[in-house]
Amino acid sequence: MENIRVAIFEDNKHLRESLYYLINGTPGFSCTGAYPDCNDAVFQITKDTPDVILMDIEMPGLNGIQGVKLIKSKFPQVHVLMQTIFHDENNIFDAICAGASGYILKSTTPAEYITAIKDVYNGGSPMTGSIARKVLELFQKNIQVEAKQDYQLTPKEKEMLQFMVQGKSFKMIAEAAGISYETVRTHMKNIYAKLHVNSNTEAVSKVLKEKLLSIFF
Amino acid sequence: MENIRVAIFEDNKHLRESLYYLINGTPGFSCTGAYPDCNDAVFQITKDTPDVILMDIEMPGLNGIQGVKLIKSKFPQVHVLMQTIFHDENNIFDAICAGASGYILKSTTPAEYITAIKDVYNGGSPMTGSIARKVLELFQKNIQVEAKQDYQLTPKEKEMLQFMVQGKSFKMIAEAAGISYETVRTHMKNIYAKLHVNSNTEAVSKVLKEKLLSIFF
DNA sequence: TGGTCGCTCCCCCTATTGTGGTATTTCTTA
DNA sequence: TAAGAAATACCACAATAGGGGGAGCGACCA
Repeated sequence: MENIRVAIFEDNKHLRESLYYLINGTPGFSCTGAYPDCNDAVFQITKDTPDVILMDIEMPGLNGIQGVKLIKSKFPQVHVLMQTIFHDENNIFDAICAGASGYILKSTTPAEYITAIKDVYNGGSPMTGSIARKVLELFQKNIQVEAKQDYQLTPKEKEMLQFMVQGKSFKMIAEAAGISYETVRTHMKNIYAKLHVNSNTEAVSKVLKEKLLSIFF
Repeated sequence: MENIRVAIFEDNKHLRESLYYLINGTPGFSCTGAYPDCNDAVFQITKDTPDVILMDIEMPGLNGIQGVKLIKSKFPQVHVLMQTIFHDENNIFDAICAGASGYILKSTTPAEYITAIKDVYNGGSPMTGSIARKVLELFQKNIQVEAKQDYQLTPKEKEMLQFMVQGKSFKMIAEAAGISYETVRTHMKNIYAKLHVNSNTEAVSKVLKEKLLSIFF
């Protein structure tokens, strides 16, 4: 079985040591280091080469958010699992922007801690239901900038636009979509009519400004 | 103990019935209805008054995404838990935008189904780790406001780009800027070289995605 | 005072797009 | 079963954009 290497950054001595023993006491896990702050994080991570980092959000010196930012900029492959006692919305937002891979509460049970670490290691993003809800709310708030008008674009037409905003020519789109050049042109004509534009730049501009497509960017 | 009322929209008969019996067989839960599509969702929900809706994403007729949108617009207080076999990125995004409160995979165990329903009912947003990761990635992708590269565009070049994103042709730009058509072309050539693109759509796309022209935002 | 930069303008030729058609197939639905 | 929507494909001609040049003029700067 693989061994998952975990580093801990947590200012509360009691919790830090508990986590240390929990991780080292679980088969398949080893704790490469447990630190009260992340002021020397770069050095420590270089030395320890952890796979996963457990990061407290409230810490003296560099706080957890700054810590994640620093760590992800130097070690993008490391997964950082944030832990907090709060549900604070701004912190969640900042942590996500900083590159955290998961977000759990300190009230989490030991077994769940281990599951969460394993999950992060395997490319998941564990988070409690209530935190996930906040993330979704942030997302929904951020997206619905304006009630986007419905131009009744068909799925194929949206696909064409997707390629268009990638800067592809009709010829390239035809190849990418596996249809003929002339069909691409037909779709574009229909799109122009629906969007009330008459050039590809206008279409791309409209699509990007009005966020007509899901995240293709 | 409270009773959580659950409605099911799922086209697969076998799964639909399994879920029906699972929910009705669990103390504290009752299934108010199990339907193969959500074409009559509004009527059925009005009649059944469920607290939580289990919604399949792939369905004939109105699909799950459209279903959520419809349901949340009429019954904003109802929590919708999406279930899918896929990890499709666009679907996840669309479901979130449509107002889904959670997103689980069909491979979920019965016990986890029940936990997820309870979680949604209590204001959480259960989702599997891998789906949560996708949500975070979408979020992070959407944010990156900063880190904008400096392409060393001259003021005149920026002006050209402004007209470009308005969908103007070279000819129209020439007129608007009071310079000749050929000069516009020269500027565009220089812009393309600086942005490393080779078409107007690519340039517009790059400008809007990287928010190179702050004036618009 | 020569060099670089930004802005201006022009030519030639090719490639790509825009516009107007027509037409077949498949699938859904009234 | 007929109507409609969606996707497919083709043709012809005009318009626009892209790539390669060259070149003049004023400003600024070492």
